[in-house]
Amino acid sequence: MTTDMKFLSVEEQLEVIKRGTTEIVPEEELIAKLKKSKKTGTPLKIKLGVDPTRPDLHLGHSVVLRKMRQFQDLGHEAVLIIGGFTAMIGDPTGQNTTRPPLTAEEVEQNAQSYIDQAKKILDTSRLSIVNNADWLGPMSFMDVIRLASKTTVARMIERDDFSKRFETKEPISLHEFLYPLAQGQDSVHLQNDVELGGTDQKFNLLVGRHLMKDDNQEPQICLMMPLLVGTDGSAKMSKSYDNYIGIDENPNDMYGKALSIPDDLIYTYFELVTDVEKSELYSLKTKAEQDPRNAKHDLAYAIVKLYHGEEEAKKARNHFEQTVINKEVPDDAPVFKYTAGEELRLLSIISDTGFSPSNGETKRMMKQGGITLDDKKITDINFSFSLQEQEESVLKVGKRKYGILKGV
RNA sequence: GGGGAGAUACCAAAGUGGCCAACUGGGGCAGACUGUAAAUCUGUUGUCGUAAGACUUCGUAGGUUCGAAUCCUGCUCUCCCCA
Repeated sequence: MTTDMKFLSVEEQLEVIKRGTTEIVPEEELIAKLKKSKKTGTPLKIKLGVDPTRPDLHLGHSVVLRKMRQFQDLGHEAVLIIGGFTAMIGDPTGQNTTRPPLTAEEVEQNAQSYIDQAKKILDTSRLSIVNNADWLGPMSFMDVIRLASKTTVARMIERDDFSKRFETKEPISLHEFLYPLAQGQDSVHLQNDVELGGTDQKFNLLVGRHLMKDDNQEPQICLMMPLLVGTDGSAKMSKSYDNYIGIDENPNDMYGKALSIPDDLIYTYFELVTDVEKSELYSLKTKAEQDPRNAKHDLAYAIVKLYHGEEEAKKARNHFEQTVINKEVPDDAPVFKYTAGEELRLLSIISDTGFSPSNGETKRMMKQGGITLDDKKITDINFSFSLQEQEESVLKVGKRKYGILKGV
């Protein structure tokens, strides 16, 4: 794409922008900005702030990142803010989990890891990346106090998570009030046109709007994306709930996890985390209702394809059919070699494979029939055996951990 | 500044000198079932050990006791009320 590219019509742009979007505050202002941008040939500046404390990106993060990508594809300017400053203070949002403040090196490392992963979604050739430590760091205490004076305690407590914590008597540290202000200050500094975020960011994004107005700037448009519900179908996707699909995950896990989402999320996932055409979305909605089995396989395939390519997506589908549907041994089961004729105790073998976190857990699984050797359930925790040279045995631990034991 | 309450395993929450590796719920894991790694039902859930048992764990550091998650003292942190 060249810099003097022609923008799509405002209507066409708006259609792309609104896909999956929860709320645009205020939409008319966005339209006005788009019009002006097209007329003057000036791209809009789109801001997305990210916290480099947890560098593992999952599909939940991808929702907003993908929206950013869409803006890039429409010809606008993407600015990714690494929250290096806030990360060094230590975001206390997880109440009693006092997160250890990160050092500058850790921030650097995490940020790099984040960017590496975000590259799978964003067009890095047209992306600027900045660190808010650059302008928040040098602020004086007086500057901070002036900033703090621009809002009120009542306004802060309005915020949903604060008021909840306030009511349930959970601690709120004073500096947490400063977070939205810090984030808003980023907008004042950048003078961006639009800021993206999840719906949980609404308050923070609005603070940015407020501060920009206060600074006599044209205030940013706040664009909120829904929080993707995780594979458990109830809570938002998050690593701590272990209901996530990581964008770095291997194709097999990605595929299987995608299949485990509840049927009524199929459409949402198609809309928010895949590239299927808008025109296809409608028929997919019907398919998701009438033939959830296949629709979900299509979804899993589409997701794996997006991050690993068509080949891997095919392989993942085969793997799933093999192991889960037909309960066969996967082609890529790891091989463990043992000296032929040697007396082998199954309990220790399983410990070697790392398939079970502890011997106690292995014994429990044995008692419950979760361990098989060549299709035979082994329930005797003292079971021993030996392998002939070149002999192979198939070990299955739990639902889906397979290994080949080979005598050498 | 004064007064009160509290900190228990992944989370929530019982336990208030030995029967406590610690009730219960959630989560996790396994089995059955299933289009599914969903739902449901059942079982299980500190580590090591074939076992007997040993070891570590009830905010933290000490103390009392034959014996402490439980009693005492210091410390750290949190919540509430008053100012």
